[in-house]
Amino acid sequence: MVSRARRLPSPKFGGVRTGGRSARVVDRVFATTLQMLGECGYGTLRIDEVATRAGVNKTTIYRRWPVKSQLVAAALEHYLVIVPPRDTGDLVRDLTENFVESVSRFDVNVTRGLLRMIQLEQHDPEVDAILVDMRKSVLSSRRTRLDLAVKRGELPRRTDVVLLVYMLSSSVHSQVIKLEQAPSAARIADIVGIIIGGARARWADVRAAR
Amino acid sequence: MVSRARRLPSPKFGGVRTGGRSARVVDRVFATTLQMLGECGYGTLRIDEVATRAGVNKTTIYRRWPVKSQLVAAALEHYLVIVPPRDTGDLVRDLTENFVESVSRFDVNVTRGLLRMIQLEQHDPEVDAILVDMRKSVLSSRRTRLDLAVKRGELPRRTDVVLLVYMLSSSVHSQVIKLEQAPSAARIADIVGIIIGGARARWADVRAAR
DNA sequence: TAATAATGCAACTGTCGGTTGCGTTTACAG
DNA sequence: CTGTAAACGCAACCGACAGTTGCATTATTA
Repeated sequence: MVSRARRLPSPKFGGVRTGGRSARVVDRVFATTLQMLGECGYGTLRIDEVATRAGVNKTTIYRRWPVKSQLVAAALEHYLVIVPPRDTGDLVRDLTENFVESVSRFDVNVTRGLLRMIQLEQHDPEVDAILVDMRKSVLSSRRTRLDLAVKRGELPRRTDVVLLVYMLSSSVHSQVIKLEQAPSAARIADIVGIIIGGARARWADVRAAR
Repeated sequence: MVSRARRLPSPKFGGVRTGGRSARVVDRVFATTLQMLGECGYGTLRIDEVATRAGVNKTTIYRRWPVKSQLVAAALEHYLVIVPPRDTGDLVRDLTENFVESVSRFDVNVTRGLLRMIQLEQHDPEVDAILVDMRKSVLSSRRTRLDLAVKRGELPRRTDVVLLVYMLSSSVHSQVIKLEQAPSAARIADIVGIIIGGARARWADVRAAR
């Protein structure tokens, strides 16, 4: 799995080429990589096949990203944007919206692939670092929203916020992973509603807030 | 990945040997296989390494299980027992107990490995068939318990039982996958309590049951 | 304790991920 | 428009390793 290939020699005369064919190549390779990650995971991802499917010669890939982990890392970073939940004052609505958005950003298959990778997290140090980072960012952005809710009395003071974040994320993700299509907004609303409602009941403050 | 090896020639004179060394070999190989599945997944599982770690020659493994999927399938079937939740009349307690039991049956690392495999489900037709089967059995045994609860008025009539099963399982599993140690009984009780409580609130019958 | 099932060992092989050199295409500066 | 060199395609090549095979060795079981 270790590669000793030299990457593209740094241009000595003219400048780096970013447009036209090069841009097309990078785009198609990243897209294919992400898609295939969803299908077969990191370990069995074959550069050969990525190249073929992307309509590109494998040499090209090896020259740009000498090691598999670099390719995957680059592809991940190219796509991933973390959108924290809004704060409209309505916790359930904000979370629902956030999950709907995060689940519908890409094609379901791609989303599924990403979620699987994050869950799996047994690939390569470099790639894992990115995944862990992503995961942390997403979770903590949601956690922040929940903390706010607690502070405001939208959730009981004793609420185990971290647990809730796990429950919400994993429940929504299980729908993506197990079902054919992305879960509907209504379904996500059910999930969020159940968990938040359940939390309010379970940890209800002794003297009711508000 | 395709193998043309002949398995152990069926004994022509004496009988098959099941005890002593043979038994030890099978045990150790199965245990190692399960453990390594948890570490690196199906795709990158190397027979070589299973053999080494199990203190067995790789030839032995190849002769008994000519194809990787056979080895994995056998190891899985050797270990997996599905225990449906009891029915004591108290839904939350029964589910909690069932999850605690299912999560503490093996070493956490092994459990984690199994859960990952089930979630992933992109290995080999033969292996996947087993995993899907397992998953179905577990889910449907829990679903049955929930159906009973609905029938009995422990849950509202409109309850989306299937959704609940997914939420429960994925929430508990996320704890196993993400934390170092197996989740405590108290934590599992929290999860179950929140979800069941939330469901009761969300789908509450118009005229309160009972 | 003898017969033979099962394992160990070591050398071999075919496949495939990864590499290299060179000719061709094409982005981009002038 | 044109020339230059950056980026790509092609095809042959290499090395590692999963998977095999034959024979010697061990140890189950009748």
